[in-house]
Amino acid sequence: MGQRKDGIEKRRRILASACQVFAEKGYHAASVADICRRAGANVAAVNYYFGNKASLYAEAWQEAYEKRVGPVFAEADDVVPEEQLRLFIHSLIRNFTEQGSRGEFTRLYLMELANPTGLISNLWHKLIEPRRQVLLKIISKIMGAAESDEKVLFCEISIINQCRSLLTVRRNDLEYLMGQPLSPELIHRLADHIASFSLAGIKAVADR
Amino acid sequence: MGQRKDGIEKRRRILASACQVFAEKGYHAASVADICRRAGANVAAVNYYFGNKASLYAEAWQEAYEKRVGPVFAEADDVVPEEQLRLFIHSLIRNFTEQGSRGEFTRLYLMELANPTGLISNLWHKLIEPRRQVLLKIISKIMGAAESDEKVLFCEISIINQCRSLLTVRRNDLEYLMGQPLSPELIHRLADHIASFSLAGIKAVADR
DNA sequence: AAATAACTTAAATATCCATTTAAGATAAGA
DNA sequence: TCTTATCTTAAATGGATATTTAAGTTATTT
Repeated sequence: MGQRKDGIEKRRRILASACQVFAEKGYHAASVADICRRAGANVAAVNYYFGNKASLYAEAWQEAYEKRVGPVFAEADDVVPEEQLRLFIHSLIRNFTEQGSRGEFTRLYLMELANPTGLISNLWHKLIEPRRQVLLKIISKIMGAAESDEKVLFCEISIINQCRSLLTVRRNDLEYLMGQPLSPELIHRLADHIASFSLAGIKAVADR
Repeated sequence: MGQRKDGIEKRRRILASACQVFAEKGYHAASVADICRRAGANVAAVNYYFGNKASLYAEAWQEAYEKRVGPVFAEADDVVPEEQLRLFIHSLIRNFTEQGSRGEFTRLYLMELANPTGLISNLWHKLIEPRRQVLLKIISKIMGAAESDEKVLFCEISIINQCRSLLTVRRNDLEYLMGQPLSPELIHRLADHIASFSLAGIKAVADR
């Protein structure tokens, strides 16, 4: 009758392991067996606790979102929009490369962006959409245009896709292209570049 | 002893079909059975002619590259670098959306960029690397910097990743985000945006 | 025309994974 | 302590897909 504690613990471990693996490989490349191996659990446990892989994925998203420390993307209303954009981009990229729960969520987020599964459309709306608005608002302030303006949306696409480059960076042997290892310093310089590049881009597009 | 013509033909059809399917779905999502169905061939034919799926993929790449009409990316030495960049971006995006062999290769190219299989690393070096140099040269001319400069490489990443957004655009329900169907006009405007955005970005980064 | 290499095919096999089953172990409440 | 719901596990099942087999068929050469 009573709820056993060891089960709770195992469920927690599977969920944590799922966050890791999904964030590393994306939904399709991740296997339930792999997730369970890392959690020290049997594959049937996934069925028992979560029903199936798709539900596990959705719950992992929820979990990663709730477990993350602090805001996903920096928001700062007390500085000029230009600086807000720079902070936003830096925080997104820093989070991505970070170990632990915040990095996990950011990678999960970019993975879904790169290869949408469609399995979390409800969560997407709840968790991501509000955050999109932050970026859209910053862009529209810099441009002096309405948030719904096509120009603003195009700029959002430009920025997000530049940041997304970090996802394939490893496999895509950017390291080889760059001729140097993907150090934290390099990533920081890349974030800096994206911020400058994009700021100028937004202003140029605004003037047309 | 003698070489029969009907086999050559069937091989050709399988290859053509493979180009189509791989360009549409990417390596993993494409199935050998699907490719053969479209070619009116039996699955064993793939084994007979190409050995396996991976080799078929590599040969399809080679084929798509050779079959494409005209240059992959526009090159024009008789205009200022700024205009060259605009032409380059427009041709990349136009090719992508085009029917036929050129569109096929461009999609294959962006697919591999988005989800690298690592199966064509040798071809990649042979086919793509020279084309990369075109873009790098244009950027370095606009910036007035050496082609090997980190700034130039960063700008290349920014541009290529913006163009890559077209790949996920459909699944990523950009249509929903944009509130309108993904018409040729919209795509053209997006190409225009990327060109303007990037040109300003390059110049800003050059000045730092 | 006979021989044989070149091609074609249907069916078998193998592999990988998610999912399910069914039986066994354990903690909590009576 | 005994019962029972709660977990846990190994093994079975099933579906999808790549790969191989082996037995055809056909074109080309001699």
